Amino acid sequence: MVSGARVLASARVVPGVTATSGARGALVSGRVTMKDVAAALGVSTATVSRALKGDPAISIATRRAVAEVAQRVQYRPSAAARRLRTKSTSLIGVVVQSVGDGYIGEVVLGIQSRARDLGYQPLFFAAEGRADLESQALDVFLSEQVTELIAVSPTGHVLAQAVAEGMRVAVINGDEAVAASLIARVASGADAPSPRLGSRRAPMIKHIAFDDVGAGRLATSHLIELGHRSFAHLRGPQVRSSLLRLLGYRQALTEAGLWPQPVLAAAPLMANREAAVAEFLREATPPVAMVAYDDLSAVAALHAAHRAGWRVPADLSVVGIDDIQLAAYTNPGLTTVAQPKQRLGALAVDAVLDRGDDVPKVTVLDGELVVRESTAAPS
Amino acid sequence: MVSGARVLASARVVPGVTATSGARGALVSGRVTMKDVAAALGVSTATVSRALKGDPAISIATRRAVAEVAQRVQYRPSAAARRLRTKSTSLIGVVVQSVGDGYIGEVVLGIQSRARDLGYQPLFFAAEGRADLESQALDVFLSEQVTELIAVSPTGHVLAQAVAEGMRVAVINGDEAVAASLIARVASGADAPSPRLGSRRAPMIKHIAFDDVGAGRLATSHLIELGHRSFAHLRGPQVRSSLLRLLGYRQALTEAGLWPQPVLAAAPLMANREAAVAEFLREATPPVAMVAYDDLSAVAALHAAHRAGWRVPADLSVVGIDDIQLAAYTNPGLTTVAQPKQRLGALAVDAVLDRGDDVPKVTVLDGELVVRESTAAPS
DNA sequence: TTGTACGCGTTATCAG
DNA sequence: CTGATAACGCGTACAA
Repeated sequence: MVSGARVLASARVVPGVTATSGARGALVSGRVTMKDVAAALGVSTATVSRALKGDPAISIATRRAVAEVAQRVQYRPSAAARRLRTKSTSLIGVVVQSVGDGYIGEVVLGIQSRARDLGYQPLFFAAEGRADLESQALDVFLSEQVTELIAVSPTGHVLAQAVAEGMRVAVINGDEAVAASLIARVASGADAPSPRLGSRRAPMIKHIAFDDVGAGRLATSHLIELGHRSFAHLRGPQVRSSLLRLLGYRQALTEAGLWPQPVLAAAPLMANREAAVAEFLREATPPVAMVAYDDLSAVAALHAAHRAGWRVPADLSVVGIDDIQLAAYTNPGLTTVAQPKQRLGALAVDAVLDRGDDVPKVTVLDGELVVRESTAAPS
Repeated sequence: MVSGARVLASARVVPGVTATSGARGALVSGRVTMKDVAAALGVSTATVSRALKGDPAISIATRRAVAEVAQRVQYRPSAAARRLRTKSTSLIGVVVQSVGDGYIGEVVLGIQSRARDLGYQPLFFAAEGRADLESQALDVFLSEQVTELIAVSPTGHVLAQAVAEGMRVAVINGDEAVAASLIARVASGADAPSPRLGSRRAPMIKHIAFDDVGAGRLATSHLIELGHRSFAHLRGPQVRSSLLRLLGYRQALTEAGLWPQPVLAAAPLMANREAAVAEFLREATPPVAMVAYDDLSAVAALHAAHRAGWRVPADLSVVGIDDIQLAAYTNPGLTTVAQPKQRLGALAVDAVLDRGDDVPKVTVLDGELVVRESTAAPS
């Protein structure tokens, strides 16, 4: 059936065009304002203002009347005027590197929906990791009187600038303070970097972070429990999360008495990761259990295995971390540790809005193992 | 003498700022306003206002002095005040279904970056396809005095509401008017639906759309040129784009004298698509060339082929449409027709901002063939 | 229970 | 070339 359902435009009444009973013709050339509502009822704007926000000092009767008229004439309060008057915004500034990334998109969704529930409107800005754009974002936010800021994996100095401007800020998967805290939380490796919390001058910053160490452990443990004895880790770039996930890998193996095991280093480019895995496979003997830095790396491993004639999961088990959309569509489906992406966003909103202690606080969220087809017990 | 006085004055520090804090421009309580800048220079706020926007009626000397002080005291104009006064916003409302989707993320990126270049700030709202949220989005936009609206694949009646409110709107990959236009553009199939343009009452709507028919043709032509003679099309859900892509498939084959060829229908769920392909392969003989509705469908085909023991591209060539991120990571890499996602967004911004004819206009963007490893000449 | 009056920070108009 | 001044739409002391 080609023609499908065609929805006809439902008859709708355009406000202002139709004559309203007893009310002066409004919005001839402008918008409907409080004055119009007030005039229509023969009351003052003050009364309308109070009634609209449910002030108990206003009689229930007028409150209802006001509400009804406001509704009928499609009154929309001017955000600008209110903002100018009250000096408070219901806007939350959000800086991300790019929204094009599927991962950030999920986080952004979490932010949006939680913010909406709390009556706030997020103002997104994709800074593409460029310092100048980050500054520009801050300018925009400041002009808009935004006082709450959420930064997703910020790169530059936005944070410092933001707190200098007196903003309340929440950081998602942010900086070294978090890393330090995470490492401290694990609290085991004697060779772990000294956990000096960077709380020196970050008075109103809250951190929401994914437990990278835990994810590394979880991925590795899964493999260990499957019965594997021969491992490999495909490292990511020299960033926080990569380091921490490696740490988790090592810890799990150490606790199982299986350490040391190989760690494959590779440049960030996809081709390099694949090459690194290919090279490793050339001298390895199946079965091998591999923990990749992230899902993309895991996919590279999958490809390398395929080219090298290794079967997954028969010869090679692979675990990723993140659970990006792609993970569900690889062949075979990728076992991975999922990040609670939407929750990260939602919690950041809560953190940045929550008035209370302005002491830096770190919230760490656990990953969840998602078992698909890329892992199995060794033959 | 006047300028001398100004220079002297400009050497002074802004009173309000000095009083509260030291040399640092930290604004603890109360922001820096035009009045502060004016006071610091001993001029009126009107002058500052004019100077700041480069009014040639203001002497160059003053303009420079104002700019310098404004810069030094970190003056940021109040968007709210300006908006209240001028009644014009530099905001563009953007409704999408979800940002979590990688595809939309790219489009959004295009919007953001083009808007930024033009001095506009996009206000995103993810309506998740829910009618109530779409209305809410409109409420927010209206409260913010947003007059420009970009809707990405809108579902509900946002469009009608928006134009009823007098907004200028641009639609990306939108509705049936576009579909009709696209079909008209192709202008060949006698059995194509009658191209009645829905321009009945959409006075200020511009459309930006991907050429779905062309994409279908392009994908199919690629396979034809490779020398294939046995084809199959994996259909998508009953939506505009699916119909159009199918149309393109058919046209290309018809022109090559190869029509008819099989069309595989499947429910939207991934598992069903895979099943549909599996069933088809059971009775087909290699080599077969397949055009999938989109990249996700193509991946399903890849999986089905793998399970059925068909080799890609030796036994089965597969082409997708969209070029989502995933396409580059499948095994083998997916040949596909790429949508110019960022350009779609950028053009929508141009369309919605461009004052000129308010006649509905449709811009159609071509896809581009991206050849990877999933297609090859028949053995 | 409701009205009056003022000001938030800007820009536009009218003088000078 | 620049300065007063009014007004944008709203919230809120202060009155009534």
